[in-house]
Amino acid sequence: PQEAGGGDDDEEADSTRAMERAEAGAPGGWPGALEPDEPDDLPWFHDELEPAGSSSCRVIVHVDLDCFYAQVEMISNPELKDKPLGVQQKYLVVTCNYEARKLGVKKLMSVRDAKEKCPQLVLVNGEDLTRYREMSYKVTEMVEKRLEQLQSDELSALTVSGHVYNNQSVNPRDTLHIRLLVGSHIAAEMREAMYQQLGLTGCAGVASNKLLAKLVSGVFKPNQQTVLLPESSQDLIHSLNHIKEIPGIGYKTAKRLEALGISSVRDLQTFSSKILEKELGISVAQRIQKLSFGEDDSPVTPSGPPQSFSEEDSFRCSSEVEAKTKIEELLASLLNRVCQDGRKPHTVRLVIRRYSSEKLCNRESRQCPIPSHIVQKLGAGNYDVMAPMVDILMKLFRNMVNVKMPFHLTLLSVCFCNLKSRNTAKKGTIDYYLTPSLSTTSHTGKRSFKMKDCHMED
DNA sequence: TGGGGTTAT
DNA sequence: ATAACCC
Repeated sequence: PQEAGGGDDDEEADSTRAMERAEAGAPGGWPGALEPDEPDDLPWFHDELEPAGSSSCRVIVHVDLDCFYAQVEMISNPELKDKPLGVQQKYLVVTCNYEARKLGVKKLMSVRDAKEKCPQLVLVNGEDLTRYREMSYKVTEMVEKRLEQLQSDELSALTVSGHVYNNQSVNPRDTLHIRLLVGSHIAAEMREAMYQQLGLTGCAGVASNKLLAKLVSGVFKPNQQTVLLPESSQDLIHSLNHIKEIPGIGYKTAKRLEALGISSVRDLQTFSSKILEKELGISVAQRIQKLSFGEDDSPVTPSGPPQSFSEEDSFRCSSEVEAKTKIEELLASLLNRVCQDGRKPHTVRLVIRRYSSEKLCNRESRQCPIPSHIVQKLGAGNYDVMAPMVDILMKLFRNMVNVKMPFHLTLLSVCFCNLKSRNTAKKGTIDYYLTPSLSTTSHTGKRSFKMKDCHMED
């Protein structure tokens, strides 16, 4: 029974995304595709048959933590463990544990609907992401260590760990099958380490590319894993009920495809490549049509430390004073975070959302370089940075909002980006983001930094 | 929808 | 700076 689909159920720690982050790397164009009198519209890819053992044959392990925020909350307070638990941000239950799911609570349900469905639901506030971030860094650290220690000699090869998609039988003489089985043992080891060392459960999917690994990871849901053998790829991809369930096809693209009469995976597979390229551009068209066949050659790329830090809050704001107060609040938290990271931001950005008639995704932003004299103070105990930074941010604010006219905002966000490393340490290496300043191994548990603590590191 | 994050144009 | 994508 493969009722995969259902889709993006679980939250992942930021760090686990390193394993599945898509990196386009799309080749420029394919000469043949441009030929005007090319009669056939058959997809030109499909080339995937290659001698087994060829270097382009990959085994991808995709790990996906179960309801991550809810798990962190249950670890913080074990009394919540056997109760239906929801994590609340504003009036939304952004995620919930599996007890709550059994009782009908869904992700991103309003608190009202959730309480109606499940009156016993326990809610915790999850607007402060600090503890989730801390756990996420621990996950990253652990995965990096495990990857270095991986030894294939221990991994017994002829058995599978976990489920096989479709219950397909393994052919022990098929090299691809065997390699995927080894992958299933690596996945099991990762999940075991995750549980033993951090107390976190999760799912894993093992397949020949990132798309398939991610899709198959969700087939058996909490705390289980599944391997996909190549012969079942088409079954997996066709188990999706709609193209929007394909990672890489988001809201907008799905709408555009629907306007072309494309709604099922097979619709997309059989649609004219040329027309698709005219509608969406060659890059997107070729990529998503390949995805519809379960083909994805995007590489696994290490994500490294984050490239930006931001703090946001949604709330009603209709005066400059309210805005300034909120900006100070957001900025104070950000300075703490940036301080612990060890790198320095060279750009600051202010983001707003206007009330208006709820256009989806209506955010506007203004950004500017951070003056170098302020950047310098950021590293070594940032005194006096608050006032000038607020000043800059208020200028950005007035650049977007005419404060002489009435206005109504529903969100403010401050973002630090363009991060440059202050320490000269080993640039792309693992040590780089496992430096003491980033380490989350503090045994004191909750550690709240004040700004004056910042010059204590190094 | 929340509080984040990334890449492409 | 915006728009698309991801969780």
